[in-house]
Amino acid sequence: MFALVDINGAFVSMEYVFRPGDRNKPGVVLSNGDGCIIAANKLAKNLPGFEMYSPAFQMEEVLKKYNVLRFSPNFELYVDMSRRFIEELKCFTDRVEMYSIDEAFLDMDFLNVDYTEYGHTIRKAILKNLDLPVGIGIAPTKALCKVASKVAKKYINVTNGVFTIDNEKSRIKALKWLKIEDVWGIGRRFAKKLQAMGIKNAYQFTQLPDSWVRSNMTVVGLRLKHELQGISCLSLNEIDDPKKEIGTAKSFGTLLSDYELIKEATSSYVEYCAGKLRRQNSVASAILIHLETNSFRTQDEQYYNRIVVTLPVPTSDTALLIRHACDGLQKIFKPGLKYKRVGVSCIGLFPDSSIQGNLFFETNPKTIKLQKTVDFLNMKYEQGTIRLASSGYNRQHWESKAALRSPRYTTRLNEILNFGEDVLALQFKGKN
DNA sequence: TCTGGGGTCCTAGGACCC
DNA sequence: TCTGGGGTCCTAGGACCC
Repeated sequence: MFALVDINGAFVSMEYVFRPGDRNKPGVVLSNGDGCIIAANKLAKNLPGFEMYSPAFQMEEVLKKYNVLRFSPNFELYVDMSRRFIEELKCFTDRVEMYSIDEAFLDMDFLNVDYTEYGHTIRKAILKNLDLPVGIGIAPTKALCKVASKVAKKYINVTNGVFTIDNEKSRIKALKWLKIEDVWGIGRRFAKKLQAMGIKNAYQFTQLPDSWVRSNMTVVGLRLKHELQGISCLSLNEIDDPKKEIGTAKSFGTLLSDYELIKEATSSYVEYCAGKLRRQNSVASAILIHLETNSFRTQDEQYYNRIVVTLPVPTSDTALLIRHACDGLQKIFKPGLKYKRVGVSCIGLFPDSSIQGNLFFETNPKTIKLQKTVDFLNMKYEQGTIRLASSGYNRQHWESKAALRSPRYTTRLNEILNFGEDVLALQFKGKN
């Protein structure tokens, strides 16, 4: 048996931990540049006319009318809260898979407990210790956990946030209830295709012949079908595997035509990715750069291009990566256009312990030492304390604004929760 | 005016080997 | 006129996830 534990309205719930006075207000977290709604609490989701993932400007009326609280994304906070969430879960079983920033699978086998009851215990503990509401789905396969978790949330008054599928009757009932487009692993494309065939719910999907599923939806689809039938195909993955690619691509604050500014952004993204690369002890054998205009502005000339630059030798050295990334950028940059976004991605990653050398290119051991020193200083002080000049001094001209970002309460000493009304409210609730 | 970002996995088809 | 058979590796593109 597995359990899926996921945080309800995760990012908003995490924001509200530090704003207990606003607990009963609808709230949303916006994407980078305050563009789209990427998270909402239940109060917001239930508002008439509210649509998740829509651009904020289209929701302006609804957000204003109901005084919805808005937040710019604060990933530093979410990542730290997520870490605490996982730590908390490890108190209940040592077999935990962090599936995403707000979800984890637990192995419930070998636990001599009543599953549902245990689920409630976990739920209460997370609420008490982290102030985060979670839903829990328990079932013999991961895909069925996802189903159970949907039931748990939808019928919260009955389930109290925990639902278990442990017999054929509950499995079939739940699958018949779940719409095909809401099945984990069925995306927009296949949902449409299946609906056109008359497949409306998850149960009908499980009645399709294996051969059809295999040839139309690959082994991924077939695995899903079996999982929904109660045959476990996906095991618990406890090991935090190193990433196979590390990239970043962010929209600019305004549309840019100036090559130097785009180069500065590119350079700074590479610097960020290279840091992540080194932290997981990987090197990249190539770097991918892509550049694009704003496809929503149909009146503008559109352009999209990408280039893969192979490095002379696999590396995680910021300076080397930046140099090659900028070479690539130069090749795909077309003057006179209004650019929306540049992205870089380190690809072809493998452990830095097994670098294949290049007969014609020698790595200077000093650069490794230099890089380590830079990393150390940035860790000790603040990210960006030491950086390459090519990452520049004009951030304000390309970086998107995050005016509504809350303090990074748990990771920055100078942004720690202030002794103001919020704290008084916390004390009033008997917390400290 | 304003429309996110960071990932993974699978497959077909091309290029190549002996 | 007739032109093998058995493989591997790589990559772009499609599909999905949160």
